[in-house]
Amino acid sequence: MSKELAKTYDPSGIEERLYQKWLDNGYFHAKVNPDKKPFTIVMPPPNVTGQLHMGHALDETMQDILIRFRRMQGYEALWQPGTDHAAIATEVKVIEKLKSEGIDKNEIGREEFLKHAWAWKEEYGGKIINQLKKLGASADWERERFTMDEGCSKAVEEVFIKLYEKGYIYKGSRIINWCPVCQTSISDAEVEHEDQNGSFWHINYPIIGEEGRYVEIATTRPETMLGDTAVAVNPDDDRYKDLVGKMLKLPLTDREIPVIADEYVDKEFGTGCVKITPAHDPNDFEVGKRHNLPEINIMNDDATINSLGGKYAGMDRYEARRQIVKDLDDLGLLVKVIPHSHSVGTHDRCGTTVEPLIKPQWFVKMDEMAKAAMEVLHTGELEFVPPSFGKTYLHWLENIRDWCISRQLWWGHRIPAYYCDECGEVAVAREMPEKCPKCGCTHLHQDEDTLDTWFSSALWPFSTLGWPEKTPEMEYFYPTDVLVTGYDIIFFWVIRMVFSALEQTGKTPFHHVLIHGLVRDSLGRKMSKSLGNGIDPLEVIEKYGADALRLTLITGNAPGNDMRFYWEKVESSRNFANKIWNASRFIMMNLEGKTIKEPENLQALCPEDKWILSRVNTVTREVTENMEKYELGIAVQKVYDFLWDEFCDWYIEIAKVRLWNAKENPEAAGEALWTLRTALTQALKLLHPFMPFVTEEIYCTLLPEEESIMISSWPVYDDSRSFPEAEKAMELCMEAVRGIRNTRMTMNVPQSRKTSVYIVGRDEEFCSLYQESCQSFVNLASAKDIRVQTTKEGIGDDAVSIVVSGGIVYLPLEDLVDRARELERLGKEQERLKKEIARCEGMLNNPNFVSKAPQAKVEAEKGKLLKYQEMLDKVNSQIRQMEP
RNA sequence: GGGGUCUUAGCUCAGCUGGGAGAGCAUCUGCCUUACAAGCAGAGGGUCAUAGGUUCGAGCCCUAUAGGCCCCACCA
Repeated sequence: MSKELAKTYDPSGIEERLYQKWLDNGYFHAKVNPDKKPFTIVMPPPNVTGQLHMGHALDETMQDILIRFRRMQGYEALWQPGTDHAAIATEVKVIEKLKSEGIDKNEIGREEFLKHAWAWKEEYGGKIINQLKKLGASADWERERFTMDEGCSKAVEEVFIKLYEKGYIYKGSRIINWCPVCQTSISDAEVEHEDQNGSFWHINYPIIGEEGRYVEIATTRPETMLGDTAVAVNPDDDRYKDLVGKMLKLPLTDREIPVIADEYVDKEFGTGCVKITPAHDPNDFEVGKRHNLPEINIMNDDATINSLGGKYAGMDRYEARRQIVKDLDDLGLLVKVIPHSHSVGTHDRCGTTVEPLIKPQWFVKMDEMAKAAMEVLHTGELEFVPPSFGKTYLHWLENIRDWCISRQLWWGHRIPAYYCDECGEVAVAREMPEKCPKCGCTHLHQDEDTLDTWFSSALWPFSTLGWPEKTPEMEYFYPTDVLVTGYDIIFFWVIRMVFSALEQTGKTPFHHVLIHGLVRDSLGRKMSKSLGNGIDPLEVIEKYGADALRLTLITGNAPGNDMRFYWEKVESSRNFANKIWNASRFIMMNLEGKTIKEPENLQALCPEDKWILSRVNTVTREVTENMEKYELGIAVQKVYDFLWDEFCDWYIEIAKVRLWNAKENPEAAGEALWTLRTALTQALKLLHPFMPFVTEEIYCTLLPEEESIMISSWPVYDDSRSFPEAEKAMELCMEAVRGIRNTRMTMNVPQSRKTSVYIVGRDEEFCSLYQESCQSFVNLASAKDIRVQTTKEGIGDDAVSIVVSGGIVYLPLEDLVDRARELERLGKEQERLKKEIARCEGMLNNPNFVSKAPQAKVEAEKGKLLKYQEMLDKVNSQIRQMEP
């Protein structure tokens, strides 16, 4: 058998085989099962246009860990997957593709375009799902959904109609963010503000009837002056009080506009006079409403100046800007140009500068629903992990404005509103009405717009479970347990899911929101296409395996924190997989041909075995607790440390003595093997959610009668397997071994030179503790043999002494002992102990500490003090003996 | 302008409800010891940003300061 198992673990091939096995056996599928408690996670639906990136890899790994953990714990664990139609993103891609084929979107029309879009989705939509499978994602693929499938579309329609009927959805002409390139409105959340270096143009507007007198305004967007309908000053500004009510000649046009007074104007900023362009600025829009100003839209949808712009009609906005500035300069009205850095809104998809425009759009009224969403955070029904993100959530909700949900796109859910061709009446309904409810006319047409892509993803936690139908799934799996997502998506998605779910289902869609950060490159930069610094998760999997990638993403990271990606980290993760592979290989080699039975009485096992069983028991509790708190990084660290340090570096080495002597004492070897296998199996289970492939491969090889580790039961802390006495005894032995190794190293004792080791125990009790286990440590201590005794009898004066907490260890290394160096070593030890004693005494001599600190703490310090004093005494006497 | 968050070993980061500073990588020194050199053993390395405060006790709680990052916001 030993020849069959490779010396290094090679994940390629193994991962695909195991994943296929899991799929074939239907392990990922969750069913409504009243005998079990449900545990549900909805997968944030990746865009159908998407390519798996590191952010996905992290997000999906975290979910997979939680799902696998709960599944093993015995929950009916549903991980509900699916994809998002990603309105703009997809439409842009389809347009590009058609363009490359010489097809223009507008020429072929809506119907034909949608056919192409669906074809595109069919061809590329499954790509990212297949990439997720490479990661090991154990989602219930049988339940895969799509935001535009029949059920989800029905949910969208239902919600739209209900909100409309309740008055929460309305259509209105309001100032919205317009992307001139994508030719659609976008929501506030889709606008990114970035500081740009621009100019501040100071322009004189002549006052009518007062020859030679001007009002000086300052603007960053001179071209919008074509749409000015007033100039505003602050009502308390003494400089301009007399101007209020006067009329101004708007340069470059034949229009006259009034000077008005409005609180909005900041006296201190600029000239204190503001041009008001209600149709092209959100603030001016509000001012315009207050003063009943006309709204003059001077721009086309592609950001060229329209016919109201006189001679500038047809020019692009920036071209018009240059021309207008030049013309003003020629007229002598341009006072000055000042460099000015200001914040410019851009479209997060394409980076185009957004143009505020007045357009009839559909909105969701937010105030009431936002209140409800805030409430559930306060009551604790909804919790963020880490909690600080709750503040971000609240802050956004407090400042929320009505949500613009209509988009001038074709790919998406078409708004279920129908207009009468005759009287213009609007009817919102599931199907087109036969006739107008107002005038009876039979000619109606549907609204051309579609909904914001987030409108449908906001319903994802319940639309995927069959809502609005009362499905058994909805009844059983909803509300879901935890949502896992990045902090960058709280505004777009989390908030909208919460208020939508509260409104439609009366429940929070999930109890916990587990937030993770960004995966950055090794220099701490965001991974991005434009920088070209992205690392493809599939490439990592290809080179090191999915387990290594998963471990890399989870280790050393706390919830909500960004992390950096290093290949070195992947390498050490891979090394860990190899480490446990080899430890397992060692155990399997020794198990070969043997049948191992469980010992009848665990109490009767040797302290070494009891120690490792006790340790894995404790680790089980710690891992479980941290998993339940979503502290995945801490949880996996515990298993890692246990397996590598305690199990491999100590226990396996300890067990070897008995395995080598199997012929002489098969019973002892059997116990060691049983313990090795038991502890390993238990630790593998704890590791499985993090590293599903290597753990499965080992588990099934080690226990051929078992079907799969992923359907095995999660270990539970067992009081009867806690052996504190054995742990204490082993700690003593380990301390002695560390002391021996350390001393040998500083004395340059060659590895090959084995010595006798004498341990003089502090008293009978310590002697018997050492006596019981010391033979297991022969190899670890590079010893020829180990003798435990109560006196120094028979040990030469030249032996090197090592003071440990349970006594003194002697190494007869006469020929190697250098008196001076030995004294130096003991001197250091003396110093160390003195410091420890000073620390303990400092605390214990403080009456406040003794009276106020918990009793147990005080006692512990007293114990330590005694121990160190005793050790110091011994070191002192060693020094005295050595000194001439 | 408002809010959040961070500052811990050379690098990247952990550090759970306050009770003797940790890991990985890197560095240095020994080891190819029959599971593993993708390994084993050992070592060096930190006034936990600064200044105060609370406490018997602070990396952890409070306040201020400096610097970094992020988010939100209509200052033309």
